[in-house]
Amino acid sequence: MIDLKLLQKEFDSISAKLMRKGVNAELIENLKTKNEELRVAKINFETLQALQNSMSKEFGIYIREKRDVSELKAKVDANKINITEALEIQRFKQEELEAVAMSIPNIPDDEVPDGKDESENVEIKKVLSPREFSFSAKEHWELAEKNGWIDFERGVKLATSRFSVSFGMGAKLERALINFMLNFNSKRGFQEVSVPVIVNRAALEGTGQLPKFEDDLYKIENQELFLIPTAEVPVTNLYQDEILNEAELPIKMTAYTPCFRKEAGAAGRDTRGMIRQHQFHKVELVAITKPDDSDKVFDEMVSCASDLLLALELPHRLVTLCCGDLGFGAAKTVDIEVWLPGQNCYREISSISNTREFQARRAKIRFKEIDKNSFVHTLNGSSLAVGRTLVAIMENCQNEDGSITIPKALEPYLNY
RNA sequence: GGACGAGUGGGUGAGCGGUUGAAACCACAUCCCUGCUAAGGAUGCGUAUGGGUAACUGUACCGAGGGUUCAAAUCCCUCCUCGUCCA
Repeated sequence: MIDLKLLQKEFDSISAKLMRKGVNAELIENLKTKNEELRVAKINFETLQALQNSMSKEFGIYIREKRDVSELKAKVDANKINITEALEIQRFKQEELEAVAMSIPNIPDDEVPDGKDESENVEIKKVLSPREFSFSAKEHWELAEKNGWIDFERGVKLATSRFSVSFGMGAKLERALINFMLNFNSKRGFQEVSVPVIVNRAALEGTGQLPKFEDDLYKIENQELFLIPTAEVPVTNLYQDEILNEAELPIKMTAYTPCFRKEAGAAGRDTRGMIRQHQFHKVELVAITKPDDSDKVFDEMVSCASDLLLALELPHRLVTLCCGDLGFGAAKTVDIEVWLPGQNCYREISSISNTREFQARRAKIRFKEIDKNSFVHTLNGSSLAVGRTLVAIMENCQNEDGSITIPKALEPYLNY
């Protein structure tokens, strides 16, 4: 949720920033109007209510003094009719405003480059050079099947398309990767947490997936419960509606969860292999910080994910997302793209975002300063998508005969 | 699944339908006193939002949502959560 006060005060500059993200001007203007209308309705209601309250107090005094209340009652009754009406108007305006406000994305940071889609993202740097192959590199699905690691057909049999099953070393590698990543993150100061993978509506509204993106979520029938699309949702919402002590911050957490996405609108994209699945494993980083610290922690998170790939000896690059490619809640995002020699391109494997106050405002996560309470900043980032990491290992570490040399960093996790 | 009971401010926990936004205690903050492996005293201290340069002040909130009433933390209904007992 964006700061409506700020929008009101600095309308031109805020709306200019939102328009960089593709929000249309009408919608922003509408938001401003709705906000003003609500204010007027509130003042009207509160004035009437104040009158009512004071008359009610008088009522008490009258009764104690055994005076006649019939005249006062008539006045109070008359006012009550006005109040009921004023309240109704206020409620209506409130709902109208919320509907608009909740659908407005976060304001991008000033240094986020202009651009309409991913083609205009800006590369920051490359880490490790792609290896030279003396043979033509195969794509991961071919390698996965050849090694018996992943069975795509049986996944479909059990559920539907875009589900897969891992066997043997494939399954072990997934588990090894999860443990490797969690340990790595712990050493970097991120506390491990284990959270529910089913959450309620409030949690999803807090992090911004709802109300706008309900179509992307798996919903549990007849209940207001959803499968999480990312651990960001439960982990960030751990502190929903809390006022934290300044001394507790920053809170840095890491969690492994399966993630569930309908991938609505992704028909035809990445249909082969395990790049885009309905269910996938992911290790997530989440941080809750004071506003002044969020840039520093953001950099830590980017390094953490990048160093993880470095430890696995996987070539990758860091990319700053342009305004048009920025997610709904993000003020700034750095993607990490891993090199896939089979596909001959870089593919997203991690995405680290600073949402600044956006989620904190929605989820009401605040911290106590000496004389006031302020919203925290929340950050999240994948570290990493496990399936895609496995894909990257297969494609980068393949040998001519189709076998795969497992990165040394994972050996301690496979010796059993 | 059924029967009770409970849900109050950062925590514990009072609270007759009207001067209760809410006692008390703890924690916390500032100050005072004292000076030694302590303690004592004073004051302040919920959240959100509106108005006002400010002092200050309006409104809402006692699990959530409705209702009764001139007036609800307090009465009624529904739901949620947590206990205890029964199946």
